[in-house]
Amino acid sequence: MSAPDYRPTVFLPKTDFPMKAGLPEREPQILAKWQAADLYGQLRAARKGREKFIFHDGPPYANGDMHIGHALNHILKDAVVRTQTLLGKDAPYVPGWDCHGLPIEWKVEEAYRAKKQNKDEVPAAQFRAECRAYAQHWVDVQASQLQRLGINADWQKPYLTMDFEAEATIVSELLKVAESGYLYRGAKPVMWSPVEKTALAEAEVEYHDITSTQIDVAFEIVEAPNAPELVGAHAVIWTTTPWTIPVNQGIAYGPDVAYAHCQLLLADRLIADAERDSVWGQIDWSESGRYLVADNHLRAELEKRITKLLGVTAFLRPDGEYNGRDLVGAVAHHPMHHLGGFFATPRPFLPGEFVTTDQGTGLVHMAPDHGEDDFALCKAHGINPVFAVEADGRYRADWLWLGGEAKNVINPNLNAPDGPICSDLKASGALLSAGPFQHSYPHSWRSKKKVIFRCTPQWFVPMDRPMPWVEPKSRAEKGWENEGGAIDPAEEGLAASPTLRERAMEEIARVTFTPDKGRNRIGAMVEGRPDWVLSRQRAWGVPITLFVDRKTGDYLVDKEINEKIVARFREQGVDAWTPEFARELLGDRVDQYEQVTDILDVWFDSGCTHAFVLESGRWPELQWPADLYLEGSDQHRGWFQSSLLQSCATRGRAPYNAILTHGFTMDASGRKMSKSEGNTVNPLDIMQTYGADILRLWALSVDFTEDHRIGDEILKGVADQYRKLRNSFRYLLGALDGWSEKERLPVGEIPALERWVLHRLAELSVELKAAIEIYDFNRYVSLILGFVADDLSAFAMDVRKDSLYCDAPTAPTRRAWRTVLDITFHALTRWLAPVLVFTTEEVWSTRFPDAGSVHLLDWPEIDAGWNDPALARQIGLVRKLREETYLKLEELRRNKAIGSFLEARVDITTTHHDRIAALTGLDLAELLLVAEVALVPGDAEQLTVAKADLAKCARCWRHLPDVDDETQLCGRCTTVVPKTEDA
RNA sequence: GGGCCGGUAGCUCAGGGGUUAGAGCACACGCUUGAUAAGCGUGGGGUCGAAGGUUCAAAUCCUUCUCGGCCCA
Repeated sequence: MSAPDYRPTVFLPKTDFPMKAGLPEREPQILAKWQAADLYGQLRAARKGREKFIFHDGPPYANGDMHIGHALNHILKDAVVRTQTLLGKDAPYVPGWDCHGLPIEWKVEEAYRAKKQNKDEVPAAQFRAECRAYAQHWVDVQASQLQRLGINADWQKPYLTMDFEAEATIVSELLKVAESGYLYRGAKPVMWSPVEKTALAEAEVEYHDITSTQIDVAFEIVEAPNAPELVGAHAVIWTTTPWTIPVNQGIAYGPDVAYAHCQLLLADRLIADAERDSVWGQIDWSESGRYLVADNHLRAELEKRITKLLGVTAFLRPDGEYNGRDLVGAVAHHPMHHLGGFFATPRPFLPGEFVTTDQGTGLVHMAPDHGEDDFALCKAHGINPVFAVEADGRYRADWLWLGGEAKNVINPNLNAPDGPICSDLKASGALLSAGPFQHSYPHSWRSKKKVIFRCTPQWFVPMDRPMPWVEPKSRAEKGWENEGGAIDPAEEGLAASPTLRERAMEEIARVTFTPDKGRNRIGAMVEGRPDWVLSRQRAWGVPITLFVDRKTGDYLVDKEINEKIVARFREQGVDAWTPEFARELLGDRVDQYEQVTDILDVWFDSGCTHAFVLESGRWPELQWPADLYLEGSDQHRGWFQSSLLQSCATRGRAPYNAILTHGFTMDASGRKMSKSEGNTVNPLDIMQTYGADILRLWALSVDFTEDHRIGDEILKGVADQYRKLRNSFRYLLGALDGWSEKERLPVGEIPALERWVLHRLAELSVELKAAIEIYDFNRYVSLILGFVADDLSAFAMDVRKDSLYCDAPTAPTRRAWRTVLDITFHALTRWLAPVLVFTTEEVWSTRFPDAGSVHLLDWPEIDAGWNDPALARQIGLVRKLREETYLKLEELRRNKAIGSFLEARVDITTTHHDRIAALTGLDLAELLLVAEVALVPGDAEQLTVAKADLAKCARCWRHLPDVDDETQLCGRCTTVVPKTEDA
């Protein structure tokens, strides 16, 4: 007899919420709704007066489309702000952009080149206007792309470093530093084009293979405290820039390099290598001086070069081994020593870690004017640049050697073996070799001519000068008070004014770093970094608004004038800095001062955003300092540091209390993305094919504190996770169809399984808050995912399908489950709102079309009292029993004895009588989704399964003893069906 | 070349001296056909980057190497 069709009497989930997400189409609609309703504004109003969480957005560079790094970075920022907001705090998000600087300048110039225009013929103000327009264009593009990502921020009023107000603030911050006397004008070797007479950035330089003249030059050793026998010998240096010899000021050695003292022997003729040993005795060798050179293959190469120059075979006969340390305190003479003056001063030997022995002689000539290593090493030993080479690449007219020489130092003839330098060196007996040498050398991209390193005046912030205007910290503040020994008042006094480096290091110790290794990284950098070079010789940026006294070299400190400068910048921006303005400010004194025309390092711009954005009052919802800065780990050298240094120099502390960093996104195989490799992943494409919520779920699922990957397989996996969440929401919506508050049951009246779900929610609530606390979004997401997949979908929802589908709508059992589903719904929509910003809104508005945005809601109300460890243990036992049972049932199923587990009977005998007691009162058949379970005490562990000998209810499909033969309904369903038909 | 950091299943991640290394997803097989382009179950899958060392015991601590990353040179 065929069963009646009871399907219409079953209460199946009902919802319009589609299984298929269609995010690429749906998301923009939701976004439009938010924009129309001013969700960000609503949120500010809703959270007004609450505890604040001040996040300060680091400015991306306004150049180009959003890439995967931007996407990750902003999703994380958005997640931080949204989770803090969810916790009830007032967490504003003011986005910003970095707008000045060379890359933009470069792009605008590129456009000029395309039109065959010369940048130098365009008025500076016009050029800057074009840079400004270019930056604004990309600000607008990126703003719309970031909004599409679902970033909830103050898009109506972002901050731009090129806002006149911002430019005024940057100037004001610079002048603050200047007024405390904490700027100095020093020098530093920069790439310099003698043709264009300008400094160049790395991006403006290209490398070409050229042939230079390589020379070996002998410097006579005149003092050697650790090895007196070296006096009279000659240190040999090798260089490919002969023109730097007239500016030599020392010799670097490697502290751990082995050197050989050699007697130079010259044969009476040229001997082929092959026959050298056989004819050795027949050669008439003459001694020709003693030389010091690295004791390895470099010695043989030097022999060859000398041989080549002299035309007779040279042999360097080793006669004593030395270590770099033997050269401590040694001094040599410059080959042009006899010229007197600059050339008469002794050339010291200096220990250089950079000295290598793979090329040259193991001894390096030092011209601090023309090399970075040279400059740093000499500076450390008190040797300063001499500025012998002028901007046009010629030696100063008053230079003792080659002064007034008409040729440019990049002129091959000047450097040639028969040129003036080599000739003079030869005449003084110092030239050991001179020949061609091929290598790659930097050239100006514009003129294609060689560039040189040349010291030019630059503005610096000193790292190690005391800052008297910054309060020293007491021992107590430093946390030293309990670290042994009594406090020595004298020591307190000595510690008076901290240096910028010291204060920055103290702040690094104080600030919270997530992950903590960030502290290590920025600490190592700040500890070892040189003074901060503030100046750039460019056009698109904030000028260094200083006047330098032409006589004393001091810069003018005049508060009144400075205030006028800042006020003018507020009106006109960077274009205010003109000679006319200088005259207006200085009046008759204008000729007494040089108006500085350098611009500021853009890192100083961004280092001031804390002042402009947090402190200025332009965004009254913000305040100084920030609770959090969040950027990629590359910003340890960038924004984190420039902000730290700027703020320590002006305010004596960091502008942030915590730093959160993320790693970089690699391709699917863990390699860095690059356009040339063609392995880039475009977030705009992902949003187009998967949707922003998928991209967000990806960003919040990976371990962002490390480098992490993205690729098709990974995104497919993320999309699968998304589908699980979406379907669970769909099921919740369907299960709660027609829910009314009258249905709600008090928590005290609901069954164990329902109370267990509440217990899990209570547990989760605590765990999720802990994850938010440490910004562990990966944990946050996987906790929710685990709950949804394992606890709800695979267990509770599966078990309660029967009640939901088949109980009478008025039945307390069904009402209890729906009560818990309602609570779960509210918890999950809120918890996932910071992650799946679009989907949760869609879910929320499906159930509550008129309730406003899900993103305005607070953390779900979850009673900590729901936490019930005893219940958790009890349900834990059930689930363990379930697992053991299903192992056996699967065998039964494989044998085709049963299909559905609902057909099965389970008999358990156990010696653990306490377990039986613990499970008393639970309907195990219901929880195991089988027909019947018998659990009895015994003297052995046994679990047997079999097909149950019970009839199947045609409505609820359970196998039960009370199924009516005629209607094929169980007792419960019998009571439900007529009621349904009545209704 | 230097500073800092990482490498656990096909994928995303737990575990940070102590049973037989786990979870979710993917995959295979099966059940269900009342979440159905869904749901449930079972299963296979790992030299914990490699090699040494410390220890009664190492994915975990140490050293070296290797691959990869960020920042410098």
